[in-house]
This record gives sequence, C-alpha cells and structure tokens, in this order.
Amino acid sequence: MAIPRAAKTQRRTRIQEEKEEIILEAALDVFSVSGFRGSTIDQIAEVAGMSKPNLLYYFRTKEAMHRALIDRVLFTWLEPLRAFDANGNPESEIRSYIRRKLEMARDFPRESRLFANEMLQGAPHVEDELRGPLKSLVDEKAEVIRAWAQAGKIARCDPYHLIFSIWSTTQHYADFDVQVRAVLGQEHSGEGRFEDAARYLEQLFVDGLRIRHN
Amino acid sequence: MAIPRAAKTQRRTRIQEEKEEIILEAALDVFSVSGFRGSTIDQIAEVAGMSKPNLLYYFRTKEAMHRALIDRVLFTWLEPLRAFDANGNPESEIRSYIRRKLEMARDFPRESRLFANEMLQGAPHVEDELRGPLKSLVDEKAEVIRAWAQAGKIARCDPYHLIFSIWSTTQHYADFDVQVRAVLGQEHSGEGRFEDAARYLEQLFVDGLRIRHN
DNA sequence: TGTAATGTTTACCAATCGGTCAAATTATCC
DNA sequence: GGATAATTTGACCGATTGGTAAACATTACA
Repeated sequence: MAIPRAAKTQRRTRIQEEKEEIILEAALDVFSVSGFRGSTIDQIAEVAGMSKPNLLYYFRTKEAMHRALIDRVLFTWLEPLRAFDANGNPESEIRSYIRRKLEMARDFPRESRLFANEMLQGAPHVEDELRGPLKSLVDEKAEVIRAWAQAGKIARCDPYHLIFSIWSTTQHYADFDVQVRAVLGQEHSGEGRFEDAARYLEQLFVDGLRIRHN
Repeated sequence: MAIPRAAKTQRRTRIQEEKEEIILEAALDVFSVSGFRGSTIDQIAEVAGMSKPNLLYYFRTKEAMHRALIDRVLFTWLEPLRAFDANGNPESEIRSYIRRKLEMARDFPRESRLFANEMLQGAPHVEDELRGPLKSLVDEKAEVIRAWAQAGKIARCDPYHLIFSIWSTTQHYADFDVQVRAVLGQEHSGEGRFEDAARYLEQLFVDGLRIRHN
C-alpha cells in the first residue's frame, strides 16, 4: 500500500536515486531558461521523459524540485571561492580564480542561469543563504584581499567590489551567452571564445588596460 | 461603435498616451522580475490599477506589451555606447562610459533586469536585433578601441571582451542587486555602493590591480 | 514463488491562464 | 445638449496550471 513519498523513506532505492537524478537534470534544463514562475511541471516531465504524476511521486511540489536544485547549485557554485587561498601569492590566486569561474561558466551554464534567474527575481528562495553562508565566505576572502593590499602586494582597492567584478565578468559568458555569440559573430563564437575571454580577463585584472595618461 | 483597437487609430488621444504609459510602467515592474513566461496579464493589470480587458484594449496581447517594452529599452540601453567617442582620449572615454553604465544600473534597474531576463531565456524576441544593430554598433566601437591599442594609447587587448567586461561589471549592480546588498551587509548597502563601485571599476580598468609580480 | 512495498499511469480536480464579447460608461466635438 | 466615437467593465471561454485519487504494474525480498 503506497507508503508516503519516496523522499520520506529512510533508505533510498536504486530507482529513487536514478529517477531523482533524471528529474533534477530535466528541471535544471527548464528552470534555468524560464525561471521558477515561468516553468511548468509538464515541461519538466516531458524533458525527463516521464508522466507528471510520476515526477510528483519523487518531488511533492514544483517548489521542492526547485529547492533541491538550488541547494545543490549553491554549494558547488562557491567551490572556486572556497579554494581561494590566503597563503598563495596574489597573482596566481586571482588568475586561477578567474580561470576556474570561467570554466564553470563554460561547463555549467545552466547552473549559472538558474542562479541568475533567482537573483533577478529578488532571491525569494535563497535570501537567507545569501545573508548567511555566502556573506560569511565573502567576508573571509575579502579580508585576505585586504591584507594583500595592506602589505602592498596589490593595489589598494575595495575587496568586495573586486569579487563582484570577477563574478560578473565570468558569469556573463554563461548568462548572456546568446548576446556574446551574436556580437562575436559566427566566426568567433566557437569554444575558443572562452580562451579569448580568459586571456583578456587575466590581463585586465593583473595589469589593467595600461592606459597612457596624458 | 467601438473602432478597432487604439493602437490602430491614426491619431493617439491624450488618454491613450497616458494609459499606455501606465501600462508599460506596470508591465516593466512585472516582466523585469518574472520574465515573459512567468508574468501574467492579471498581475500587470493589478499593478496598473485597471481591469484586464482594459489592458487588452491598449495592447492586444501579452506579447505586444512585452514587444513595446523591449523596443523602448533596447534603444535607450545603447545610448552610452553610442556616445562613446572615437576622438576623445581613451582614459576619459572609458571612465565616462563606465560611469554612465553604472548610473543606468542605478537609475533603471528594471530595464536592466528585463533585458537580462530576455538574455537568460535565449533572446527569443530580440535575437535579430542582437545580430543586426547591436553587433554593428559594437563592431564600430571595437574598431575604435583597436585603433587606440594600435597607436599604443592603451594595452593591446580584445576590444570585444573589453566591452563585455564593462557591460557585465556595471549591469551586475542592477541584475544581482539582492546579492550585492546581502554581501555588503546593511551598513554598506546604501546608495553609496554605486560610488564605491564606480571608484573601484575606474581603477580596475585604467590601472588594473597593479599586482606585484615576483 | 508469493506478497508486501515501491513505482507508474489514467482520469480527474479546482484555480488560473490569455483572451473575447457585448453592454455600459465616459469623453469629444458640433 | 445630443450624436458619435472612445473607453471601461463584468461575464465568460477553452486551454493550461499545480496537484490528487485510485487503480495498475513492477520490484525486492523472505
């Protein structure tokens, strides 16, 4: 006799793991494009290749699917920042942070867009996480950067806005991908654009544009 | 006897101009948060303070409202880039471009988010404009930047990615406003954050982080 | 192999969706 | 003021929405 819901059982069966994975994969496809409100369970069900009630057997509500996705993305999304090392030297740390974030924009654009969608809507589902864990992590890394500036290793600058600028420039290649490709034109829209972006961004952050003052 | 639709008449009445303005204002509120699919005519009608059939008297479909908004935003959004002057000197041109874009992020965040929403969804309504007028304008300005680099006035760098980086860093303060405020905390979330951002970004682009190599 | 638990589907529900219609109301202009 | 055009609304429509109920199918395990 149909026990509660799969999510409530103690041990997860093989089928549960597999199907939940398929569902979240499909949900990521849909949510990342249309946002929470603009996505429908039917869309997700179709992408996942199963019936709507079957989806709802694994995730009771649309919100539960979204929640599960957001939780997963939030964690992995901050990996590169966590790896930011206070003991490394500024140049290589900043260079590799940029590179890692760019790789994520290239390899996980849907995750980036899911997050962006949530931000655009005012973060109704994750505001607590932003104010809590995210802020704490950024505060910690900002302190590292501040110390570098204090020691004269890099220019004095606002560490928070420095972090914002790395986030925005790198995520741009995932979130605004259509625009980037349209502007670059067909001949420069290959995967090489990420290499070009990496080269440009590393130069920008390390040396700036070296504008000749006059 | 009810003539076609207002939009089809030759001369627009005072009421038409007023109401269309009110509707577009409300539509901007709603579309910029929830995107096209996630927004409903009822929501817009409620914000606009009029009945749904009354909205549809001025704009026949939800798509027509969105279209009208997008057209308006697309035009004004590129003003700063159009003002980019080939004859000016690189430093002041880049500085003032950054400043203007930041002012727009501050003063017209809904317009920025409407555009961002459209990009996230793959630009289904504006892809032609991206490939046409937008690309042309960027090509033109990229050529200016390339000439500056050629003349040794600024560092050699990819002009397209330079433009992308100015777009992304400045629009970030509109599109990711919630995140920026959450991370900065209450004490630094006042309007002063735009001043801080301007100072940081001008430094970044002009001088870079001046990382000490070793 | 039998049976209980797990998984899947068809049929359905009330609410909301984008949009229409005709009637009622208001503004405009002679 | 009256005729006419412009504006506004309540009632309504079929389609789609998130979600449920219950019957049916499959799996796991003793």
